[in-house]
Amino acid sequence: MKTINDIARITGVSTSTVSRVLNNHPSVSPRTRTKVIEVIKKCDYRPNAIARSLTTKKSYTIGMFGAIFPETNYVFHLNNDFFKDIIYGFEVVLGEKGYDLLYFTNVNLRDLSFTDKCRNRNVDGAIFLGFSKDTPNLADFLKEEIPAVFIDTNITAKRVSYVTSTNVLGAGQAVNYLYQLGHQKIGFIRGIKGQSTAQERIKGFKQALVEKGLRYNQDWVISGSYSREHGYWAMNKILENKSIPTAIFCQDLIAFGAYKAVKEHGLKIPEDISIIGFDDIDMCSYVNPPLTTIRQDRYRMGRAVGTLLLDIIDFNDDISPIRVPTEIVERDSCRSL
Amino acid sequence: MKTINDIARITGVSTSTVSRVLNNHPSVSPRTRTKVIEVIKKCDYRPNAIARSLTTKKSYTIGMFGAIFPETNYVFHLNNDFFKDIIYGFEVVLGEKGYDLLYFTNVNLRDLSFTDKCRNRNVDGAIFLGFSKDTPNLADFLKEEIPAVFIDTNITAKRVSYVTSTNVLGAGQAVNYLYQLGHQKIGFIRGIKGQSTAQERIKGFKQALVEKGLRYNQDWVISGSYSREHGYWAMNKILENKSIPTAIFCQDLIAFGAYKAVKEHGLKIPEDISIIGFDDIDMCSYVNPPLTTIRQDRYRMGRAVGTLLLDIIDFNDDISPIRVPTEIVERDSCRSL
DNA sequence: AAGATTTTTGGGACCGCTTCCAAAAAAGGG
DNA sequence: CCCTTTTTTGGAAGCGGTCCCAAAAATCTT
Repeated sequence: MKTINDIARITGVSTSTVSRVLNNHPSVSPRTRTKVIEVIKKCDYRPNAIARSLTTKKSYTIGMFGAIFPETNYVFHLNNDFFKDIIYGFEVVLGEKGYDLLYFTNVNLRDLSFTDKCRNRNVDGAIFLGFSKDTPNLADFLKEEIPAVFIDTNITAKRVSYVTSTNVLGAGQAVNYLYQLGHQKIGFIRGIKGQSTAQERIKGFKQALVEKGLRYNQDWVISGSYSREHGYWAMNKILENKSIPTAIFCQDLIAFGAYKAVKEHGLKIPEDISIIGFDDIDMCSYVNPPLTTIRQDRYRMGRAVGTLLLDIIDFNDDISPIRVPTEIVERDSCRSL
Repeated sequence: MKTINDIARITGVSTSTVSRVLNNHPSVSPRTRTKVIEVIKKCDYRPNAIARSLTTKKSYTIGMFGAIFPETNYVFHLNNDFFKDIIYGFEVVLGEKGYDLLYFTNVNLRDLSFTDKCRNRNVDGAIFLGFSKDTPNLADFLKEEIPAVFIDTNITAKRVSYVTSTNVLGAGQAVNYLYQLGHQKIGFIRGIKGQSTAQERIKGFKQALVEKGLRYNQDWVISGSYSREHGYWAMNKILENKSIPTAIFCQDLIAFGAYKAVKEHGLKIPEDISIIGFDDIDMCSYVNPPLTTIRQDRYRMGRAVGTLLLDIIDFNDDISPIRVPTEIVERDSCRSL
């Protein structure tokens, strides 16, 4: 493996000069420049990114943290269905600018210093996937002013911003859609309290209900974690009431669990009960009936994460959060009354 | 940010000594050791991984390359459904040993030097997700003797090995299962030629046919790319024949496309035609009818990748490939004749 | 053509850490 | 108690780059 010194020696110039042509510094004569470039090409030399970043403090890597949920100690990994398209989005944007992605493994609640991890590796920025606001050590991290973007956590600080969907509006879209179909009795299986997305959606849900003059029925609103199993459980709970809603709003994965509960109760979707989801994960078009849902444009969210982070890094500035609009995707799980 | 020199100064010892306690070198007296450790704790100091790896040539990072298919110029990204569980597998194994994962973005066919990327970043090893054997520059990379593990590409070289499923056996399992159900006329929608997995499966398919004394009917075997659309197209092709098979073997995603074609022909699964998949992706249990399939244990494959790579790194040795067994997952898409 | 100015180049410190080698301190031996 | 051996420590070079500063070369003035 050749180093910058080898190139200098071979060309017959100093390392400084080679460094200059490497960095497109203007003050180097055209003749020497071409000479050096030739040698670089011939030797197939590439500067060592590690050595470079030691002095420049710039590493062209972005750190990624997968979320941890304190309640369940559940850790999000790269295999998460919801995040994968988001990751793809910023992978593209950041990749274009020459950044590689460093995924921090083995993050856990005990020995978790985001700051250390970032400083250690000299990352230029960090991305936090779905952390809850009160994660330990997060407050310390924010003080460091390391450029960072959070996904689905409405945290801002110096050089820290976030990207999320228009959750309030999105929940409103769901209610409005159902209302237009003639539904008046609408239930909601909501997310866990800790997450800002869940809070926003319940807010949007309630607002829309008020707007349409519909009643908020406590019995039809269940909260809990994001899983198919929980959806099954929650839907059963709702169906146990004497009076049941004609439509349910919930996240997609929850909906799939709800499907099962509904079927087990001998009811049919959408004939007996309509269900509208939130997210639009791949599965939606595979299930029976295909799920009508409020789509989060995850790829676009990912791109937003990338551009936001680049802005923060390049301009060293506070950048306001980005909220990506949702849209309704009509399939076959809702019927008009 | 404190450096090793700060710690040395504060403690009143030399940097060498601090370095020694950092690396658990034996030749440092208990007294100084505790003194140094105290200061390190008090200052919340952590050695800079970048600087460290500059001298040690060890970075505790593993590089990941997402595959490129020359035919289609299609690039695999982190959002790939098949690889996500594999990634999770090695994420866990490698994370335990303190490695972080560096995902190389922006890999493309033109300017693609795996070697450069690895050398630049000083990675300790590399993982290749689903590359075809004749990818440009791959041959050069192999000469470098950088520890690497390929997934689903049967390449070996010095310090290079691979992990894949027992594809030959797996295809056999599918045929045997169908045979036991009474099927004699079995079709196969196979993968693209370039990939070793596809070759292995066709081999297993043919072998099993021979074993059972079944006929290999050219009209029922279609090859092509791995997508739902292609499955739809291929199944239509098969159904155009005067004589159609009673069962089809293909990858899951292909199967979902085939489902559509079968339905459009007014046929029912499994009443009129049985379908057995390969992979067992999440979708299988969501589709209607749920897909019987040959399961690839992707998490286990991922773990195998991790342990294999660690072995290569630690022992600097050639390690033989790992083939992870497949198993049949019975659902409702095959019926007995 | 000599002096002033500008452009191009080289020397060397430095980034934060490891590691070899030699010096200093402690321990052992007679 | 002095000399030898062993343990502990510090100094300094080096990893592969960047970049400041001053020296050298080229260009411009008059």
